[in-house]
Amino acid sequence: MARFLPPLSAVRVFEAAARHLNFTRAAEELAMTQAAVSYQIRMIEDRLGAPLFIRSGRRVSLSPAGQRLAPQISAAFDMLDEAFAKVREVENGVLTISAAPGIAAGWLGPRLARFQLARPDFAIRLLATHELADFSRDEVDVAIRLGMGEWPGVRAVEMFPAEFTPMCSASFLEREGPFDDPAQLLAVLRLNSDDIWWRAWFTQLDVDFPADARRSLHVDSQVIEGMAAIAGEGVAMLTPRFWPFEIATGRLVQIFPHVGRRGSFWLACPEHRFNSAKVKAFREWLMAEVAAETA
Amino acid sequence: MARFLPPLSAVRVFEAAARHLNFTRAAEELAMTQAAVSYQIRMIEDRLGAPLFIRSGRRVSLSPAGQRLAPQISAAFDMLDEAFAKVREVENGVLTISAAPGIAAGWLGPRLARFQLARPDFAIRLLATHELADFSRDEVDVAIRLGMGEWPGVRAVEMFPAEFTPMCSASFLEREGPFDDPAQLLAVLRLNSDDIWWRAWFTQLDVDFPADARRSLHVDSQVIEGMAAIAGEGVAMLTPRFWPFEIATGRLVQIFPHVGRRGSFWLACPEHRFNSAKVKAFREWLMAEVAAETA
DNA sequence: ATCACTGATAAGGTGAGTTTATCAATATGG
DNA sequence: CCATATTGATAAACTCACCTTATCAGTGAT
Repeated sequence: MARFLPPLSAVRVFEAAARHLNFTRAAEELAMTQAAVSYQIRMIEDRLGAPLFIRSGRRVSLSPAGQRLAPQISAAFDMLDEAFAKVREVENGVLTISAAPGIAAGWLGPRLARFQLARPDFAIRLLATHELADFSRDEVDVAIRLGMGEWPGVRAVEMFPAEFTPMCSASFLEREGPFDDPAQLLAVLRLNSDDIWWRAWFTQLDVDFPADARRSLHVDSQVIEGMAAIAGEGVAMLTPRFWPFEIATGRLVQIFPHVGRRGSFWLACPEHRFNSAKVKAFREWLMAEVAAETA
Repeated sequence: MARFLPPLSAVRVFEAAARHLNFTRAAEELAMTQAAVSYQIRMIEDRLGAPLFIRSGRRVSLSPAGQRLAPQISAAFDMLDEAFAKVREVENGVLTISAAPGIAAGWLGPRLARFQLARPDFAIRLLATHELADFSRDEVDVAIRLGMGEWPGVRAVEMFPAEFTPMCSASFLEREGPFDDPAQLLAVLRLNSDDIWWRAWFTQLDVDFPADARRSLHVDSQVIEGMAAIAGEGVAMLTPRFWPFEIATGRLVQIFPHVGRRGSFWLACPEHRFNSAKVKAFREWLMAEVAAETA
């Protein structure tokens, strides 16, 4: 499959010169001097062993060989152009965000529309997946991740601490409560009972948390968990920040004042893409949102 | 129509690397080092702001962007390849010869089949036109021209002198002859009577050639002229070398021993194409034919 | 555990491709 | 018809993009 092509720089020059039928204007388009165009055309003509242009006085026209060559060359360059334009469009015009369903549904989603309004030049693709996005394999520009902010090859900006506290529906509280002592929760139906947040929360309150804690409904996202809690299915360990509407309307009730903290939510992106236009735009908007919420 | 493309050398390297999915082998194909491939790939990735390959261990695969790019890039390069291959084929595989109809029909045509047998790799296109071929405008590789061998930008090799002598059919000679004195021909029907060869022939024999010589059949090629002479229409000024069969069989008779000479036939080609493979091959074969005929 | 093979990286050299300057030829306009 | 502007060709000199060499590090196979 080895190709036998003249120097591509010369081909590019020929293509432009054939379009303009004027070396000087071709030189302008290519941002070089007329002498360079002349040199490159001569180069490719020598290589092919045939003139591509007919010089008659101060006018150039295409030789038969040039006439046959030019349209195909131009078409090929159009293809290249189109291919790169498409990639650039996807790379720079589509912002792909990866986030866990919890923050995606409870926090990011409601705000994203505003970003879209502010920056209509970006198309937004939000991937709400449980797995951590693989920046190199998936086409993900930024991800919201939970952790300590240290991932190899990744640059992360802290958004807010990861907070969590047990919540349930008002009806559940009425039926099973009241709860005065955190340890009481060990006896009721806890959703996702083996979640690390449960262990952290109890530990932070010095409550002994048995390894064989009572099994319960086990779901893979805070969204489902919250929905179940709202339905009165049990107590869920939720991030209040993600359920503002449900808390305000009383559909979710915080049972104890203690809010657990463990790590933070980070806006993460590949090191090398930290300052790309779309990532920067999104980051700046996002951090402004965070600041506005905190204020 | 200004195009926005990454450096084409980098694009070429990417195309090869994407085909091989192996930088080292791509480097081999492109006759450069693996380091250079690595450099160019990095170049184009930086330019696009997105990785095109996923490096996992010692294996590379295409990123989503690379996957979208590679087929189109390859297709574009195929087009370029094809375009140049076609031109090269025409330039190097088709030998276009321009010659006046006289020598084309009487001398070159009968021999050309032998050249074709000797060099089946060339396709031959013979243009029998009266006008001198324009090397730069027409796609003519070589021309057989009559003259002194001096044309600007043209390199010419002498084939044989241009010889001419009055000829007619045996029946015409019987009917109108016999002719003892060249001046007698002034009175009979001469074909192409104002041809420069008639004037030259008479002048060389010290016969006064009146400017208002008798008009006669006027055709634009020695072939038609000869056919008319064979048909007994009159006396034609022909090149014996071009009518060997007709002379051998008596269909054409040379009337006087004097053979006029004026200039030569030359094998001419554009200066810069003198040593191109096909021109060289044709020239060498042609001159061998000339030598064989003369011997 | 070792070897072979991959791609990345740093340092340094060089020639292809550029610019600048100038010329010759030819349209253009008064 | 001459003056001027514009075109492409050419020569000489420069320079930086690209290459090579050398080395490292990670990975897979034996």
